[in-house]
Amino acid sequence: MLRMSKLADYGALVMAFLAKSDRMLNATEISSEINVASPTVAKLLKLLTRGELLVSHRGVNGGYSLARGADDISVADIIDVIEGPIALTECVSQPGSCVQESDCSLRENWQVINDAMRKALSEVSVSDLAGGRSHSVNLDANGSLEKATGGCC
Amino acid sequence: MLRMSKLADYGALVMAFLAKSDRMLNATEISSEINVASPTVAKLLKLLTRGELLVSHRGVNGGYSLARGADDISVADIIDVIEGPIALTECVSQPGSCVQESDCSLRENWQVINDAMRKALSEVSVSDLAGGRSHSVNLDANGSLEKATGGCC
DNA sequence: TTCAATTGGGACGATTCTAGTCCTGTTTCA
DNA sequence: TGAAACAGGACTAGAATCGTCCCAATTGAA
Repeated sequence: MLRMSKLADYGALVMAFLAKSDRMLNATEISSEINVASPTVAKLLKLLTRGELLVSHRGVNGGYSLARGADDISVADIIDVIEGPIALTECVSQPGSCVQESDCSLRENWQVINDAMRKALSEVSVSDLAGGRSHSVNLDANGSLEKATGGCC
Repeated sequence: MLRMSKLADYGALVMAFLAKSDRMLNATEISSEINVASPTVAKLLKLLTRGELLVSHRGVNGGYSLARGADDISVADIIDVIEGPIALTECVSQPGSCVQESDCSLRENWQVINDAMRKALSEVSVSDLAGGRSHSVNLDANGSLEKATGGCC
């Protein structure tokens, strides 16, 4: 179905929520706020921390906060960390795994499509998801991704 | 991993091969040419025919051929037929399925990302995959997908 | 008219992936 | 010192995918 995993979906939700709240939050708080089961959120937070998108603080009053500005974290970053590198086809991520071997005329084009997708995902930041920059992301007439000031939300 | 299914991958291979050969081919021939097991290819051909990307001819000397010009069939068409509509998140394809309900600030942005991905996939035709137009697909400096004459392959 | 070749459609099983849970260890601070 | 919170990994249940097989319907050639 060409769909992200739910984990990545929830991951975006977690990141957006942290961007909005702008203070350190622990796993329990985040879980109850975004309506996702607490062990699942805990798992996500660990992944996002290991991927250096979040920083964690142990101990009493510990929790998680964004590792850098919400503008500097893209949806592509989140997917990379949770699902691994974006790779539409196997041959893009694992050269040599395909029986078509050397003379596959498709592979180069898959790579291009892959790059275009990655670019689309890189254009949208956590800040956009959180709606924190008082604009929404729009697709202009040419199909390229642009930021439109004065959008909705 | 944000990956297409293998079936969709093989589907593109089948379509590209049919575009190259430019005559009617049966399932057995296609299977042996693209190195994919015959029952799998047969299944794919049925799907692609039902999706109106191929036309079939039964009986002796029957087979499959493209339903329309290779330029008029995009990678997005193939994915649509084999995997169903492209939907990065559940809320894009099934409104109302998400517990976040009404006030999800993310949904609108997912839709935009989804459209951008779909556009990237729509820009590449079966003809491009087959390399039949003596150019390859390139990504220009602005990230939009363009056809570059005089490319490789 | 008959028969072989070919597609059409659906059912089925094995494998793999995903989502979610739980347990134990480590760190921090009151 | 003890409670709160994160870190890491093992584990299970469920779902999706991949690939195969079977039989019916259709077509064209002998």
